[in-house]
Amino acid sequence: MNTVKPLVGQSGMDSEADASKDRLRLWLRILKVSKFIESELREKLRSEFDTTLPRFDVLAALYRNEEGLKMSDLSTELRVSNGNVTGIVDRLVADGEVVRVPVDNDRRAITVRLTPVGRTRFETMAGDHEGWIDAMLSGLSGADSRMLTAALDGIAPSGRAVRRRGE
Amino acid sequence: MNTVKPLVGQSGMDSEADASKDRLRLWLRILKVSKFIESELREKLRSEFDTTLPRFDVLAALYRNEEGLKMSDLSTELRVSNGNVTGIVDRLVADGEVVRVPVDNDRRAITVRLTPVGRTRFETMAGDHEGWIDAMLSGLSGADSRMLTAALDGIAPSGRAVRRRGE
DNA sequence: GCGCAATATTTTATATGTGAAACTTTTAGG
DNA sequence: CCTAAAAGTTTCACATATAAAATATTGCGC
Repeated sequence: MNTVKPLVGQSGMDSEADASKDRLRLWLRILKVSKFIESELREKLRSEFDTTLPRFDVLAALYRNEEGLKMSDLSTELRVSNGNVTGIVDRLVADGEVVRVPVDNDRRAITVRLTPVGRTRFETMAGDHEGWIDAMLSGLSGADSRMLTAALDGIAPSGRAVRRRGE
Repeated sequence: MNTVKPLVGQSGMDSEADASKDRLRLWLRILKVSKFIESELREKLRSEFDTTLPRFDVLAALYRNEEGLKMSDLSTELRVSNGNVTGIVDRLVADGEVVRVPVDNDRRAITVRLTPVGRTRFETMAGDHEGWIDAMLSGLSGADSRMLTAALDGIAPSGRAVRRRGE
């Protein structure tokens, strides 16, 4: 794994080994920031709305897709396993925030949709949510944020690996 | 949800509302990158070393602290709850990678330490781990990485938010 | 139409994760 | 000393998370 580190000389150029360490450090930083923000969000959602981050994420995905999403679409969108979505949706159904609607012509599939209650509830939470993020990232200007967003683009598979009908 | 976006005019200046949206987008990007990398690491650790990310994280923390760490220190270092650490350490003990050592003068506390087997095993994994990260972040130069790391500094509480006696 | 791979979801087993309660031991105060 | 608070850990109830197996349904090739 480790190659011998060549002398870099006077230039500002790094060896590949240095770059590797820099990337590792970046990853650890990203992880730290991400864990911190997630943990704050969890705590806020719990204390102020008695809900959880995964449930909020499901509501957000359904809010963006008014016509509803199939279980498998939700799973892809949220990047969590299929079985996981089942449990989260079960609880949201029990809370009356979403409904399962059978899909015409395919009795295997189910569409999940927000109820009016779920929609209203999400809208309330979403406003606060944006405020919390804004406060946590207040050290960055809009321009900083856009620059960072652009720099991080292309790390994770960009578009979406969703197979659409007919592809 | 969507408010009418005001015309900003010729200047490059954003409104605060715009900046808020930019920060929200940045957070979503960070989350995406973070989830993607974590998921790749989990998969690699599972398929190549038959272990998990949390266990790897515990080994890493203990590797950095040769004299061992108390359960509560591990909990703080990894930013996970106390009870969670108990279960992970239980499994690492069962695997023979760490040991629990009583602390002199305080029978409440326990120090967790790497065994020689655990140390060797971690060193093997750590090399590959750095390589995986390096590959995933290969789109960024060393300079890019350092810039991003610096920009993300100060988002999460930098040092440690431990409540100290007398605060 | 039959057989069977592909698709969509749930179920199962197991591992993480949290917050709160329970337990043990230590420490502070009177 | 004795008591009560504090510290360190584990236990508990629960919610997420995964991978893999089980179930049900569809659609395709022949």
